[in-house]
Amino acid sequence: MLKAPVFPDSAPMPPSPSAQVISHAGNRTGRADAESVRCLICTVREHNLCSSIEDQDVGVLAQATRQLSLPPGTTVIEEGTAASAFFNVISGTVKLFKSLPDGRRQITGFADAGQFVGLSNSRTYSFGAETVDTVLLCRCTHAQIENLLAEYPRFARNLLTAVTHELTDAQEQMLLLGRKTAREKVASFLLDRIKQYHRTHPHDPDAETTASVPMTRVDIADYLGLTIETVSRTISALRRDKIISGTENHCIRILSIPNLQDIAYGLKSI
Amino acid sequence: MLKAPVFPDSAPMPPSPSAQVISHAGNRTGRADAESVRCLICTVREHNLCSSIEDQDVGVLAQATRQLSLPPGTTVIEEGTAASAFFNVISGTVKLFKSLPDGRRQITGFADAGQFVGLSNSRTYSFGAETVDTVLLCRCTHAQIENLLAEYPRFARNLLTAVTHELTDAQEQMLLLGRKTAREKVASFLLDRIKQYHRTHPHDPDAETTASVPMTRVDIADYLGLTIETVSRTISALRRDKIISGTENHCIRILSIPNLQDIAYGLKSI
DNA sequence: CGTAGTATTGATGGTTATCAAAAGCGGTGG
DNA sequence: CCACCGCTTTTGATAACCATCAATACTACG
Repeated sequence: MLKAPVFPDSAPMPPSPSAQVISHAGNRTGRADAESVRCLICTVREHNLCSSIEDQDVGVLAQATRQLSLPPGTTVIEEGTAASAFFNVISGTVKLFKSLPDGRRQITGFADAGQFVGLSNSRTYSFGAETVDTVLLCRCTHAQIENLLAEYPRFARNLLTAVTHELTDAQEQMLLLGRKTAREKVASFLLDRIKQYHRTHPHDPDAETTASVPMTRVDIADYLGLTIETVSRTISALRRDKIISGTENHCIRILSIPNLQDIAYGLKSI
Repeated sequence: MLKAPVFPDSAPMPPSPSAQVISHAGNRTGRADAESVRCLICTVREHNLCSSIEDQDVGVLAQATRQLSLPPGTTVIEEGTAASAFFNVISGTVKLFKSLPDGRRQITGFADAGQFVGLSNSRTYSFGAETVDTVLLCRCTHAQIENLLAEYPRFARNLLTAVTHELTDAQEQMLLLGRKTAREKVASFLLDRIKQYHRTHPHDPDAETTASVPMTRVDIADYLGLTIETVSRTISALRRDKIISGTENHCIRILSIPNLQDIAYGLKSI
């Protein structure tokens, strides 16, 4: 595992206090200044929260956020530290996790391009976040989020939808963790990765049968509530059974999606 | 398990369409009509979403909702059916769950007094809900929720906070399901039940050491990702180890909260 | 008081964890 | 270029925890 420098909370921020950023008159004119362009050309804006803010107001967004590129294995959020920032993933994958005092770890989800990270009700983060690969993200303080929520009802509505979606995913993952076998867990995981690849590569003709797995076996194991050995053995077994193929560890080809679905939902004992 | 009649979606509702209910002038006067009183005297309003609506507007709430009392084992939401309603638990406990085709079930949470149930992004519910004991709840259509969201920014803000809280709980539960031992799971569950009892019985002098467990062993097992036998054995073991006491199955007395906490977080091997 | 559901306890087995070692992979530098 | 090193992954042997199967005890309720 890479040595993980803590994400500097003192990273360069817009000079003016957040409350003023939001009401900054210069950003309501629709003038496409250097900052605004960043949001206007953003590859994920139409798919994420930022779509709640119209093109004309995008300067507000650009001034409220700060874009960052982080190498693999970088700590974005350290579990238990003061909760002050919110992140939008532009590209790459971030893992979210919770730990026990003795080091056991549960990855609660992976945030891919278009998803957000860092909402918190309490004063501190109840979870950690770390980059899986090279990640481009937008950073925004909680104070600025509060301003956007107060100012743009659509933003509040979309954030609610996004969090509700996260909750639905979490419930599905609880079913997996509590009631599925190792084989069913791995099959479910691969199906999720296919869906994710399809979302982020809609024009790839192989998108239907490709799963992008940028994370290591350790991460997969911590996500599925298994050990790395069991994950490895199960993937090998799926390969033997001609359900998946490909010798590459981080790109898996699916030979039979229906079979994989049957396994994931316990419909096939084999 | 009780035969579970499906909750009738054709239950008596306010006569007027929801959109009109919200803008119904008569409810903005502050006049405490019969309906409004129900919300004004509600025992959980100050602790839940409804606190977002001021006393003067409470008639809006009263007309938008319908109160119901349901016996134990009643289906409130059937997994996979059209998502149309939202529920607020006034008293009692509701269990939320997801199932696999072969009947394996994972309870994703228990909604106690003050909590809500039934938010959904998709056209159908991705989960089921069933009463654990006798439950009093307020029912409200999704359309009416949308109206409240649009009309009362504080309602939207509070709902976001509530869903974020649910998500935090879900992440904690994923850690439990994926990485804790049976003993740690049961200890964590009992601590949660103590907290819940404390919230709903703040004036009981024994609240610090009492856990109310209205659900059966089957429900506990399906919540913790165990079998009923393991739950039963583990509770017996905690009793033998003088960490809990009481022969009653649905009311457990805690002898040592610090010990229980150590067990729950893996700090104590014994 | 009898019955059905619920909970406890015991015996045994299976799935997955743990321990261990070897093989593969990627980067660095001689 | 290839040898070397650290890291990741795979594969094997064994063990532990929890599930399964089975029987008994308990509780609630008509």
